[in-house]
Amino acid sequence: MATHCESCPLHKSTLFTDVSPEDRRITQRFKSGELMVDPGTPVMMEGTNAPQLYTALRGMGLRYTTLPNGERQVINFVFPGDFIGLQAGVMGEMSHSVEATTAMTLCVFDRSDFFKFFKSNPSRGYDITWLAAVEEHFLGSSLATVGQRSAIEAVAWALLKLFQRGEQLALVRQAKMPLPFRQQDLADALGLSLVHTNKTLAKLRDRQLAAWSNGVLQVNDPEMLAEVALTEFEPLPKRPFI
Amino acid sequence: MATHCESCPLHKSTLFTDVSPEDRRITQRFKSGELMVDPGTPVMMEGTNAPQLYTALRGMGLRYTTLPNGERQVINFVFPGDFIGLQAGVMGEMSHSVEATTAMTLCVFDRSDFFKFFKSNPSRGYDITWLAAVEEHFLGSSLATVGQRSAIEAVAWALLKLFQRGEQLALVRQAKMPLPFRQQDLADALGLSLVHTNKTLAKLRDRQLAAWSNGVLQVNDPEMLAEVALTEFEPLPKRPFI
DNA sequence: CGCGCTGTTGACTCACATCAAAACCCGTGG
DNA sequence: CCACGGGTTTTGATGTGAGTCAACAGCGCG
Repeated sequence: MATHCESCPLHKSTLFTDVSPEDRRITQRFKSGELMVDPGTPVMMEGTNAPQLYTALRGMGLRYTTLPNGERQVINFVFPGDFIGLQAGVMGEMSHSVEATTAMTLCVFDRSDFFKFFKSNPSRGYDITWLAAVEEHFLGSSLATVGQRSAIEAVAWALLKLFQRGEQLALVRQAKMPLPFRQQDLADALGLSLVHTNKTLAKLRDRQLAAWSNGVLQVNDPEMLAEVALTEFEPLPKRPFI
Repeated sequence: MATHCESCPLHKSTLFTDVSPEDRRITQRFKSGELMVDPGTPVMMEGTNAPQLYTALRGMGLRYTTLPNGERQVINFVFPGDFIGLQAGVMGEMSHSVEATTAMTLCVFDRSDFFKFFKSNPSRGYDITWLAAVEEHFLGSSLATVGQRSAIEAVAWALLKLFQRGEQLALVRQAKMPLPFRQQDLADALGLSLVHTNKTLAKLRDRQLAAWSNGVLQVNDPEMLAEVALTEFEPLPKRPFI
């Protein structure tokens, strides 16, 4: 096994709440391995019974669902520290797919151990619930974005959120962070057409609010961006991870 | 206390998984009371620190967020059995408001006991996580609806979901169920204008797919409605509740 | 009876979708 | 070194689904 929980690189990040050595040891016991995937690889498939759960260690990905007519809705962007497969854990079946955008390293857990893990260590179970609550919070805001914000507000909101995540993972240097997605991904996340998303990005670039090109996002003044996004700029709260 | 957990009316419903008498007793210990509210009463306020969590016992309500510009996004409709305040439970602060649409009865728990509840009974903690996963699933589909479905598809989808919930709670009789919301509420849930929602409802009525008026929803052929909604008609899985 | 709230309908407008083509970027292979 | 091809981004022209505006109808209630 390449990475040991007790020396997990994520623990160093300021994003996460502290996890005690004891908890790490317990987590270690349930870790069944590590998975490395190439860009473009599907990690979980909507509607299938996933035998394994993951925590993203390195790399980025996408969660999405596909409608019968072929339209794709991007649910969320996957960053290091994200827990993948909660639904598979409790309900047995995923309601969305997960795909690696860059090369990714994932921490693997067996679904069959999930309940045991929960019982044997309630405080880690509590952490999982915490993560679920954070996700619920995020999905609620996303819904508000797609439903109520105009194109420019929506794009500004999305870039701000992505930038905030980057900040907490210490990916930001000189107001820049890597953001290796396609414009199509953002368009599918916001329910906009690719063309309109592109034009809206250009508008934000012209206005000096946010520049995203060649896989790099630059935001000089998050406060101003937040204003356009109809939201407040405030750092994300710490959260636990598994 | 009006209702005792061990004789909780929800246990009779086919919607829910069985909860053992033992578990009910434990739940009872953490129940701190019962709350009855009138129509229109706010139950939780976005951004505030809620000292209490609830499970809806009777009546219906709405979850929603409000943007700085005044637009409202309805996140979900609240039905009996729904758990309210998970976010307040773990993060201390709600990200959306909850309001009673009809008169409601709510089962009250103290937030201060939440963690203790979790630790003292991991299997109930597991149930809470389950509920969170179900909610996450639902929010994902909602996002897909608002982002990708056309107006008629979206309205059909929403009415179908509401109807399914009604079925499981045994609210449906002769293809009819009570649905005491305003068209504005549905519009705000789907990110559509009130006027367009109204016209779309009329279209569904004309096509004999779904009729919603005077607070009563009638669906004669859910399969056909599902077809318009770009989804499959399948009964909702059982889920636990608190 | 009059007021406030919700639902309904028609006329007009616009933000965003769709269509189409070109530019760019980069890896491959001749 | 350059030609080629697929994926992505960019730009312009045109179309339309849904928003906005406005007026009215129905209904419950004081």
